[in-house]
Amino acid sequence: MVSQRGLDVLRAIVQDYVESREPVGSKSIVDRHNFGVSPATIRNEMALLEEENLIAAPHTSSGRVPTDKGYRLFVDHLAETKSISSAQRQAIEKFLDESHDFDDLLYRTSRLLSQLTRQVAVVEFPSLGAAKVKRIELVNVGNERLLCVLITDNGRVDQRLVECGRDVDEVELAEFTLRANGFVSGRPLSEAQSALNSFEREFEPRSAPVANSIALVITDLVAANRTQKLAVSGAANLVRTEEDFSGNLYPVLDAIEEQVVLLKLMSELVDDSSEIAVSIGSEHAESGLRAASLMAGSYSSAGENAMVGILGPTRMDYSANMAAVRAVSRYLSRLLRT
Amino acid sequence: MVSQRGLDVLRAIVQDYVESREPVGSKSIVDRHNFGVSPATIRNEMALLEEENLIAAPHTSSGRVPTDKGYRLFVDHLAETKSISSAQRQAIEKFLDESHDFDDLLYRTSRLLSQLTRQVAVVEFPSLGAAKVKRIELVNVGNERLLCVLITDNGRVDQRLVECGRDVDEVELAEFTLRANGFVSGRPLSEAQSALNSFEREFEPRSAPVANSIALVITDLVAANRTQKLAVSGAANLVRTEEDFSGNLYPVLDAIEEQVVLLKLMSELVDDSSEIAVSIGSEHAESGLRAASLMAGSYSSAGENAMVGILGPTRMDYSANMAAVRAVSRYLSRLLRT
DNA sequence: TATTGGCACTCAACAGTCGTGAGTGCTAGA
DNA sequence: TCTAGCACTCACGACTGTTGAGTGCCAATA
Repeated sequence: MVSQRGLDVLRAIVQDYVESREPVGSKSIVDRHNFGVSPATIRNEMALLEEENLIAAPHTSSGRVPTDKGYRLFVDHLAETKSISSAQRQAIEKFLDESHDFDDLLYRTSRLLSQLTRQVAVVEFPSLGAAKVKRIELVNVGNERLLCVLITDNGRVDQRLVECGRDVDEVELAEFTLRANGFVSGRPLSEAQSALNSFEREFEPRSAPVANSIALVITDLVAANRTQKLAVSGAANLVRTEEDFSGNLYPVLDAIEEQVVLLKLMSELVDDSSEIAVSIGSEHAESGLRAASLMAGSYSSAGENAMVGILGPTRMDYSANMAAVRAVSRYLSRLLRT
Repeated sequence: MVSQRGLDVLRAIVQDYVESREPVGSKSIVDRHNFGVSPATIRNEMALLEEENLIAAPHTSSGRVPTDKGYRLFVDHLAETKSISSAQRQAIEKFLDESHDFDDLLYRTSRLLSQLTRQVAVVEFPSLGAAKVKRIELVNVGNERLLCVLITDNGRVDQRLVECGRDVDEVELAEFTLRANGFVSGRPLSEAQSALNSFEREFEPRSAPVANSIALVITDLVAANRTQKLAVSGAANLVRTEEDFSGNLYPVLDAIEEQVVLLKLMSELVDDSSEIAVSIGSEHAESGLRAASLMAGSYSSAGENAMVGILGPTRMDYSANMAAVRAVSRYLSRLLRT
């Protein structure tokens, strides 16, 4: 069993190691924190911690380094709950308030968070899984093309061009619009596709091909809206911490570009809502991200939850970063509540 | 003066160095290329090349490495014009044909090019500088919000929400739409902003605030359309060639994220149209990109030209990459011609 | 005159050697 | 239960000698 003092030692080790990137020895702990005991006593505690697999020694006679399990204990029970500085708070407010467009807001959030934490920031766009189609708008843009606009009830808007192969007049367009809305308005995105199955058949032969094109585009729009999307910033920060990834950034940069992996990891994060979830190194299955931790909080927009977080080396300042992620996700939720 | 054989030696040095990443010595040149002369003769040629600043020796007794000037000569006169393999050609066609959406097409192009060249790929979105406003559409989306859609005459469509502060009825909406189009339809984007100056004054007091919001959003949309945008892929490839950047990827990753720098460099590329332009290391002013080369060709979409290219270490396979960039930019133009 | 073989020279890279010091585990005594 | 002391370990840096790829120069040669 690890004593209270043992936990204090672990906390000291994590803090010092994160700061210095060097294995922490018993003497330096005594020097930097006032435990009021000698290095030898600390060594005894460290031996216990090592038995519990909370710390490890890179080689026989060196200081100790926290294991992933050690970081986990630290994050769950030992990290002091910091809050961000007022300068940081102001920066958040100033930077995010300047945005008016939803997408822009999320990109800004991502950039902001990467600057605050000096890590890679990841902002998930809200899933529209449960959203409903509010309306379909069709607009004639000439050159045998229609613009099809999909509006969902949580305020997201997306559009795509339909190639008709011939010009469509006002009357016909109104007809298409009316019927398309009849088919999908009010339905959740997840049902839109099947609802459109018989759309084409509603029309006379002359109109059917165009109707078919329209149905395809709507299906496509819906599908595009249901796939998850990420805003990622601060990849350059990885270089700064390259050594923490034992010089091999490839899998991390790859994960950032692929996004699928990140989305999967985010979705697997224990979401005890309103709190910041952390996945540390070997806790996630992706072998390429063994040296990385993912930290995220959730924000909500129009009833949908999504995550905002950071990706960095396991050797990161969890306290400060949790404060930043928490502050940003809360502020984001607040902004989106209006 | 450098003789023909001297140029052949330079070509050999560039080829071998690109392949092996190691300074090239006189003996290995004789071994790998059949010049029919002895190493000593090659050494004499190399001394001349060094005098002309085309190659340099990292240290006194080592092989030679091409200088930026050497690469330049190679690119301009010595590189054989390769063409891509038929497998690659098929990959291009298959991958790009699957796309239907314009934005998606450019993102795909970027991913494709980064895979073909194993470098960072950069695709510029076409500038809308000379484009004209075709039409403004306003759509009521409820919750005191309007959707403002901007359609340009080259087929690009963009939209943004307008917060009105109150609900707007059909009649009023039609009025806004009509007048807004009166102000900006047919005008180039560059003039739209000033044209809207007196928009608000056209309306009675009750409508003026909403009109103002609409004018602001249109201005904003126009501005967003005029700023350049990039699709970038393959940042992970940088890691593979990290040593070529003497281990310092930071400025390169930063340039990729900032995009402004990249846009500037692209715009400065000598554009002898229809050909592939290359900017090598110290040729561009950005000090952080001294070890990088930028290579790009142009493609055209609806009358606008934009660039598609790659960013990589100066030590890259110029022949093969030029072939890939050329093939992709041509195919892209062809796809967009329809 | 261009080419070549020979030769002395340079220097990065590698492998050994060794001293130093930070850190450990263990034990006996307070 | 804590601590002082001690023997032990081992990464790291400084230093050394060796090796080999590569050079520049020069005199001989075709």
